[in-house]
Amino acid sequence: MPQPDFFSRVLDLVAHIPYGRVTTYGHLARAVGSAGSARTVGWVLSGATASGLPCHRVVNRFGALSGAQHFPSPTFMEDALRSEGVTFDDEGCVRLDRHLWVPGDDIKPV
DNA sequence: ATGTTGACATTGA
DNA sequence: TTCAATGCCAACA
Repeated sequence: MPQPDFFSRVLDLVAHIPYGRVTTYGHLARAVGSAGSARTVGWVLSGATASGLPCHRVVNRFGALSGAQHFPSPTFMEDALRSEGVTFDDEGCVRLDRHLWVPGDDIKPV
């Protein structure tokens, strides 16, 4: 499969999310070349929760753990992120200002 | 084959 | 400014 499917592309990016960092669906969608298909990204993660990927580092645009309810334990996501040093605000949302990671930023710094 | 749903994002009024 | 509607891609019934 020379051309990875949408599924593989998203999984690849999620697997490349640095430790203690998070990203959003919109950025992932844009990174795979399908800007606007953020919904499909979430669908992929739904099948990647048990794929051994750090899918818990993917949050929505507001930094809220939208998919926490889809994990084996609803608190696993928040617990995992806190375990990596990720901080949350009073609303329980990840501080994207401190941990937001953009795909390609690590392989292509400014 | 068609319609609906889904861990979202963006634009228009 | 806030609220509502639409778009996107893929899988499921």
